[in-house]
Amino acid sequence: MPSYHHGNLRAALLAAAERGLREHGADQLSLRELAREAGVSHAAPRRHFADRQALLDALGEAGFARLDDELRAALTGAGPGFVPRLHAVAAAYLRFATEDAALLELMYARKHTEGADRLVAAAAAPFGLMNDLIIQGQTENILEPGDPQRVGIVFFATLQGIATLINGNLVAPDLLTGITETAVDQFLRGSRRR
Amino acid sequence: MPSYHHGNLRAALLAAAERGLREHGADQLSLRELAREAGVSHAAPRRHFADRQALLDALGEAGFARLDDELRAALTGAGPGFVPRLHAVAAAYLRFATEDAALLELMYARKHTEGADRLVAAAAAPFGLMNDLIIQGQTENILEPGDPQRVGIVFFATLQGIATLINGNLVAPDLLTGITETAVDQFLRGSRRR
DNA sequence: CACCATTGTTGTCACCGCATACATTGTTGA
DNA sequence: TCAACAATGTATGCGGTGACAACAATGGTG
Repeated sequence: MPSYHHGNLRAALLAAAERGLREHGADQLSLRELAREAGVSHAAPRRHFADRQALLDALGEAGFARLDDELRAALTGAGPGFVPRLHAVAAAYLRFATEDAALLELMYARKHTEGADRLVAAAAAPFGLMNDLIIQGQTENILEPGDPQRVGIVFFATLQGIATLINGNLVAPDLLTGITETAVDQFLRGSRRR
Repeated sequence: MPSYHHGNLRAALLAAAERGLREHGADQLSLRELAREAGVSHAAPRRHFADRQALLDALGEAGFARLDDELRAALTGAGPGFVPRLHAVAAAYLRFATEDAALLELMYARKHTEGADRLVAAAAAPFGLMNDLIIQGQTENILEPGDPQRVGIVFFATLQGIATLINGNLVAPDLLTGITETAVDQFLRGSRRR
């Protein structure tokens, strides 16, 4: 016999929302449906999220946290060399992006509310990881000197753009590996000191 | 006294939808509101669009057509030199992308319906333009030999990724010019024959 | 001019988000 | 230990939506 207090409703709603997002996309996510899945009344979610958009923003924030985790895990497995680390980050990014396409869309959607500040703040971690990696390349004289923030943003943008084209059915998924390697190769031979 | 037959309802709905998209974003677009603006009953739009998603797909298709027009116009104004043409295309892409951020989201959203085939087909034109530009660069020995499709897709992805970061408030808009120039510079110096 | 296709209208249903008022339980401080 | 308050539920209401079905009006065609 379930009690009146769920006890962990916010987390349960987010978990259900991630499943729903994966299966049906963001447009089909509904607070009422999530409430039914969690076994509470339809108004209960509004005690944990100001509105539907706030729940979507929370999903996006969790997405950037998980992206950061996966990029760091990829770096750990790649060893100390800059070039293998760059390849590892690119591969991990695109794996995350193509496996969780609907979440990616949420993460990068235009932000309408002030409540999206936490989402934007969460993005700083993977951006910082990329920045640090560029600085490593420059310190080791593999990359030319230059503004690491700009260089890192361009590389990050390239990965995100590739994911968008693949997820949007504008580029065939079987081209992914080749395009990713072309992207890293172009990035390196363009920034590599001569 | 308006007649029973609107006479040009499909075009009127699309025009109203573009205005609504620009002002409020895709999420706030509603068939009933568009019908009211066009002065017809709420069910009339369904005579021209199978459902709401079909209208959104039509907007995306028009977006790719307009993007292609703007890229070609930029090329016309850039003269024959490959490098100025590349810069012109990059600038025109990002101008379009940042001025019509909501439309851009629609163009690149994940496609759920079979009806999105026309949208994907419409994307072929700007992709083809980019492909042709890469071939020009390779023919003139400014770019290294290589698969022009892959190279063009990576460059296209980079521009789209930059637009996504800017439009998603993940990168400050005032960084746009510098990042775009860095992107073109990295692209050239990476693919430029040495 | 009749018939058919196209394109409208009216009405309905089920769903939704959001808001308000009230109810139940958990926590805290005296 | 208990009262007060906060947190977190429920019930109800409202206005809007998308999609669908049945019917109506007009335009085009043979």
